[in-house]
Amino acid sequence: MELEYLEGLNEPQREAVLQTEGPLMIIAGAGSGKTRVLTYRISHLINHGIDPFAILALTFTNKAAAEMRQRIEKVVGSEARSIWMGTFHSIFARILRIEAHRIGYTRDFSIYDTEDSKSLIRTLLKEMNLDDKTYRVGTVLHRISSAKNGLISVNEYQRNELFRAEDEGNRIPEMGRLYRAYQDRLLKANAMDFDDLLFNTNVLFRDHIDVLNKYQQKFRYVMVDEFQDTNVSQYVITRKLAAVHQNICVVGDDAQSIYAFRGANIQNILNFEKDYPDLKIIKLEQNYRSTKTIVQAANSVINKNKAQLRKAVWTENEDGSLIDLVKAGSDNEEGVLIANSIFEEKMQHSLRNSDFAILYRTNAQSRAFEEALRRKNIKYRIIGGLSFYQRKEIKDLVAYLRFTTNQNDEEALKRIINLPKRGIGEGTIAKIIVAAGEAGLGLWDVVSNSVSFLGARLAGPIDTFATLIKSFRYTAEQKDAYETAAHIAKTSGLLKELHEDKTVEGLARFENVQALLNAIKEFVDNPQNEDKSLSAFLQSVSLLTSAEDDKDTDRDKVTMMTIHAAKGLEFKYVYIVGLEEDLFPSQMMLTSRADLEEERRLFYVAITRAEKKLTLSYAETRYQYGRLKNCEPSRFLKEIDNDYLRTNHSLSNREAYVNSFVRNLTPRKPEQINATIHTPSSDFTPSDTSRLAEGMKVEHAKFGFGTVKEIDASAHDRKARIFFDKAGEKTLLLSFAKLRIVES
DNA sequence: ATTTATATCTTTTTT
DNA sequence: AGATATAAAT
Repeated sequence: MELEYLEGLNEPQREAVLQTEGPLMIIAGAGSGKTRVLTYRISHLINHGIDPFAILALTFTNKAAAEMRQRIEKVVGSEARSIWMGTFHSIFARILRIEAHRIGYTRDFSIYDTEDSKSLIRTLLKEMNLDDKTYRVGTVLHRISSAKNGLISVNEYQRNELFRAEDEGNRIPEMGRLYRAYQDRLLKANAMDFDDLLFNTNVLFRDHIDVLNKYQQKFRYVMVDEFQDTNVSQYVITRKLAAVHQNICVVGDDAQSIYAFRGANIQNILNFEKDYPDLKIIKLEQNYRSTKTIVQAANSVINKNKAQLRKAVWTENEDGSLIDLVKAGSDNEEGVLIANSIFEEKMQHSLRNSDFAILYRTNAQSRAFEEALRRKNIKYRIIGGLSFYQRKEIKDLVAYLRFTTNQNDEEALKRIINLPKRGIGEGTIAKIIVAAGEAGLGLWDVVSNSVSFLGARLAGPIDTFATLIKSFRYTAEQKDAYETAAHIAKTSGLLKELHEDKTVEGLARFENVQALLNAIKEFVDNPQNEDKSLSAFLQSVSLLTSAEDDKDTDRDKVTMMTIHAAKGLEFKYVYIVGLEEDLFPSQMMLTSRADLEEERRLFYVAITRAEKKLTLSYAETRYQYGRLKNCEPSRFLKEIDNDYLRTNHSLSNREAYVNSFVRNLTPRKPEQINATIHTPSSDFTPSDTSRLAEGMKVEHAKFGFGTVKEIDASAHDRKARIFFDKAGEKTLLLSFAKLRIVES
């Protein structure tokens, strides 16, 4: 067994697997079989009698953890389930839940997501009378987040002259007070944000030596994947945990560090050598994934960066085909061209949809590709974007669940107290918060005794709400998570409200809530989950990014995602799209952080996802904020050695244009829709466009389908008006965005 | 308190 | 264009 899995490894790989004792750093180039090495290394430990419970493996995404666990299970069997493997956030949330009472929390603490955090900051700004235009919510949160990721406590922050000077320079001198107020409120709400999960773990280990000792003894082997993306807070935790046994293994690639914006610190790699003088370093430089062309093009890009550990990634693979460069007239045409290319390559080389990936810089870019692929009947899936758990209806129900387990959760309370409408307006909510603050009590104390705090007039509806929550709390004590959640969904009136909404969107929302309930049922039915309480479910759910299509049996789909989400994955054919200056590299990155090198590393990550063939594309025009904007090709395109490139001269076809140019659909009267058709170039006469638009079917969520009947092409300015049948009975309202062409 | 009209801002990546 | 905040109307 052992020989079997060592057989396929090259020398440094084998060494990395066998070197289980003492500090080890593996510098793993892209495609060098890193996951394989990690998998075998852990399997090797288990095969040699190490208790899986003594192994801690930290990754950056849930997906990476799940995949590795699966692969280990193939080698060692069901023992793999016992390994402590997961993201930093999920592992330490688990530990914090066990030890919460030590640091002033209860085990039912809530986890605030970014939306909750921002909402809290907004209320704080109001309460402290600070202008939200000078104190931008995003900036404030980012500032607090960086402090916590760098292990700077509130006290230190306020004491530190450097921060004070910086904040005064930025005209936000109250930052220190804000930070304090924010942390106070989180503690009062028995809630932690993402950064607190790490920060508070540090506090826990610092102030409670016995707890630290317990986990130091427990984890004999500590492993960190994607080490280049750890921040100070994460690094200190792992260093402390490994302090006794010194069996720490970190795996990373400085060339793939793409999370500096989140506090990741390449310094960690350099410090690592200082912290562990007898550190062993192994470099994996042979690439098994990609063709020579791709590997060399990637090298030529990354070598433009100054800050890097020199490392020579090479491959014995074949040369492979050249990199295609596609120029499109518009973002929509870019979608069509890529969809066509996928279609053709698929036919020519008899490939599967799942062999293809489209990678972009920002989530917003996915639209054009979705539309083009849908038209060609190519199945696709999108990773990331608005995840399932960020949707309004899901967050609403989750807020009910959160508040049922934790009555101090202020953000959850604000969300649900008047949902469905109970006649509790913003004014009333503000009064509740003020009353609680004055009495030095929690919100729930006020809500559950509303008469004595707010008088009988306001108390009526609040009382109803309080009684409802009390009954939910009782249910939660008696029943498991699923029964409780189903009961809450029904009794709160959430389901009823959604059920009455017969629009397309309303239907989808209703189904989403059902899907959440199903997910809770699965959680309860899973024998691996011992604790079936509502609060246990919430814990597991708050750290999920996306509701991964586990239930989606059809895996043969083209994958679309941001480059960040693509790290660690590989595909035969990869399309990197939107290679335009200011988009990729992102303008923000260049102006606010002046970090072109991180953008270039991002490009490097994208290129090295490809196994067989890479296609790059950019558009000359792109819709942004409703306007057509001219784009310049990205500087990155010029950085690729011409020897590896082949420009694709395929010209766009007219039909493709027009299909995607029906825009600005403006309802005037219920039976009439004003649609504006923009064309990108003066090649198109108004009659040209209108002829093509005729007969198209139009879909609007509020009133179903209609067919284009008549087109008034007399309008100037490359616009045409469209009239079509009214097909629904609801009053026509104004979500123009939902209007789209479904078929021509 | 709630709905509806109008104005303003957005401008990245993710646990 | 679309989301969100604010003002005005109900």
